[in-house]
Amino acid sequence: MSYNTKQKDIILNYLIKNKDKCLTINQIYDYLKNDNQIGLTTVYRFLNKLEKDNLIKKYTDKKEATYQYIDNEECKNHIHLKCIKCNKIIHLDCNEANHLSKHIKDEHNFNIDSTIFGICKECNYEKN
Amino acid sequence: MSYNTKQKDIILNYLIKNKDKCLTINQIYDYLKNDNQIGLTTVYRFLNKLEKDNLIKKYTDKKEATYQYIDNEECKNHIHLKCIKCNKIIHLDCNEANHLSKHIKDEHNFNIDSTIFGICKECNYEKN
DNA sequence: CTAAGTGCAAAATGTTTGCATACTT
DNA sequence: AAGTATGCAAACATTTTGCACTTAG
Repeated sequence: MSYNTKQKDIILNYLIKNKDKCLTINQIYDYLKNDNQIGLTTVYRFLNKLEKDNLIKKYTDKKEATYQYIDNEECKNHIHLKCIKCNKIIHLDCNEANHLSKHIKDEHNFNIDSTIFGICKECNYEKN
Repeated sequence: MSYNTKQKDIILNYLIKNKDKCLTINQIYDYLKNDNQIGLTTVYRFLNKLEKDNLIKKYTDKKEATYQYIDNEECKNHIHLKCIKCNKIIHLDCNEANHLSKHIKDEHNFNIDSTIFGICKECNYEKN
């Protein structure tokens, strides 16, 4: 049904190592192509598969999509903040935020996504 | 500095008339091209300008961007929910949500965007 | 008359697909 | 050996740009 290949191992390991970041296809490709034989198509195809399998989350808030490894056990009980400038991911262990998700679901019948977008502290100071 | 043209009037009026929706470029273009002489490039260019002027909000959560007229007076004090399936916009006059924005800003140093993404009631029932 | 706007065609960008080859099992 | 994965080149989709022409002020 699915074979293990060198390319897949390399890609997944790189994503896991950078699970606190949000990487573009080209960041992944550029990093990996030097030492290994990896084609851009393979990166696209495998990342799409990982997303279907729910191992990574794909963000399309930029022209270039970004990808992040998600540890489903760790992440299922909190929301994330994603900075639209630097692509940083903040795992927000915050009762008020979790409460809001539930409130919006229960009272407003809307299932909010586990990631909320905005601008982080550092990027806000830079103002550019 | 800026001229008024028939095309601009048509586009802005159409956006205002549909301010509770979120429209793609092609929805706007398809609707307008029949009765009027409007090119796709003009729609792109004018919408980019309106966004810079802060009269509309551009969403890039889909491959095709969506655009929505924003009444800054009405909307500055509440957050929005955008359904990623049907593109509907919900203006959420909700104290808990407003409180959370402030909390995340004050306690977590993160400025969340005024729109939170998710799946609305109707699309959730459909499950497809 | 001049500056700004328009719209076509072409370019640019990000992503997907067809297909021949190579690799896993 | 059979089925899957790879990677190049080509196709595709969305958005932007160059340029000659038109329009508003």
